[in-house]
Amino acid sequence: MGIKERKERHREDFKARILEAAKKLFVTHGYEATSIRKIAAEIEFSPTTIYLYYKDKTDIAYALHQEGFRLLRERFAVLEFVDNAFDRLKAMGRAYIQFAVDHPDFYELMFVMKEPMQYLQAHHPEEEWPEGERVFDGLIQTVEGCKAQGYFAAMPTEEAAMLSWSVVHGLCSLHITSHFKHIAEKCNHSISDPETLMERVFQVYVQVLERLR
Amino acid sequence: MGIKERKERHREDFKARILEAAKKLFVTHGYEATSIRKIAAEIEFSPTTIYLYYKDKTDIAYALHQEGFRLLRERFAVLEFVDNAFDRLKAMGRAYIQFAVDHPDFYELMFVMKEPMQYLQAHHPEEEWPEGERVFDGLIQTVEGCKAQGYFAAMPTEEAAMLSWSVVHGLCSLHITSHFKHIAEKCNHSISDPETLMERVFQVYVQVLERLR
DNA sequence: TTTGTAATATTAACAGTGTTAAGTAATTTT
DNA sequence: AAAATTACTTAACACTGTTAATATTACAAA
Repeated sequence: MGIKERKERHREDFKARILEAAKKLFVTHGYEATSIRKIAAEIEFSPTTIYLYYKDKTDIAYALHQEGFRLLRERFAVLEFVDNAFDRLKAMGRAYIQFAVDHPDFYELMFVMKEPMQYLQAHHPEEEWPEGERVFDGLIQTVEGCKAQGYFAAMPTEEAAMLSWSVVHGLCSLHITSHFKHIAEKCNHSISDPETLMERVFQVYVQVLERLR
Repeated sequence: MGIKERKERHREDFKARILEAAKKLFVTHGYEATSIRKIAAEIEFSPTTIYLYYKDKTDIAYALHQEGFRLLRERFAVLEFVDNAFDRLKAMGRAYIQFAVDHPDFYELMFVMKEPMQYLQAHHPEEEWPEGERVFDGLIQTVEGCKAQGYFAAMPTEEAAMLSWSVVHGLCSLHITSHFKHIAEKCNHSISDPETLMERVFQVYVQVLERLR
């Protein structure tokens, strides 16, 4: 019964082709502008064919969300070699911010938009967002390492990890929505662009943590 | 020539009526579900009539964004009477978080969605987001007060303010997108709901700042 | 009071969206 | 060869924001 397997493989190939087309449109024009019809046109199939492989548009959104997490984990991979936990925490923060700057559309899909998480909740209620947990576990371990070095003393690990996540996500989110741009222009040192401003704010966070030890 | 004034007043009344209908639909069904046609049906006018008073949908989005800032400033008003700057900073943070929890749709429109800021940039390029600046100025002053008390020592005021904003915005944003919910469930203390988790993370931030003095 | 004009509101339409039901063609199984 | 399954498409539904052309109304001047 190798036929069934071959068909299954073909099906997976087709899903990948659709996702590739979706990704191409998505990274160039954003999520909203990536319509089912345009994806279909890209792979030269009828729009309804998409629905034979993906349940609905949020299904595609979640697949792209997963793709985004693959990209993020790729960036985080090198951090394993940073032995000093606090250095690793700083590097993680900067890698996270840089990812958001380099791939704003992916970042939005992963951390700002509701669709992927809604899909997750609607169609896989038992699973608990594996992509997010994998990355968050890395952060937890790093924070634990920091605690061993004397940082975050007498503070709950998970809350400290979430604080660090909130800091960088807050920065990235406000940057992408161009809120920072509008605030930065008003500030005295209006020389600096939003990106270096983000870096400076992150530095302040690092400074704060350093004084904790 | 009081006629022109009366007409102008009527025009403003009508704009307010449209906005009221939009707000009603918006708070009950969210922004995406608030279509021009539904707003028109609500005030029993033709859909195209809306366009005589508002340029496009993002114009309405920005008007609601302003409405949201009025609500937020209302909540922040009482903070003026908190004399101790650090107490005020803590109260500001909690008021901000509570606002996001109580009015998630408004919060999204004000700090997550791109439409209002895009409208601002497209139609009023000279102005610099007055709503945001007013609130942010209050934060700046509070941070300056904290510095006088010894907090944020040797740290740039604006960056410290932005850090505090990023912390609470990160928390609110991750909460609204239900990212926290999915992470919280996995954590050991899965007893607590996302809201008390936010409070605990904010407490950690407060703790961190307290140790700085 | 009638008429002309300007303001205001409406209908119809365009170009698009996600999604589903029904139908067709090809392939595989009986 | 006939029947059944699979893969795909066409047509359609019910929406969306938005615009052009048209109708209605209100109001000032004759």
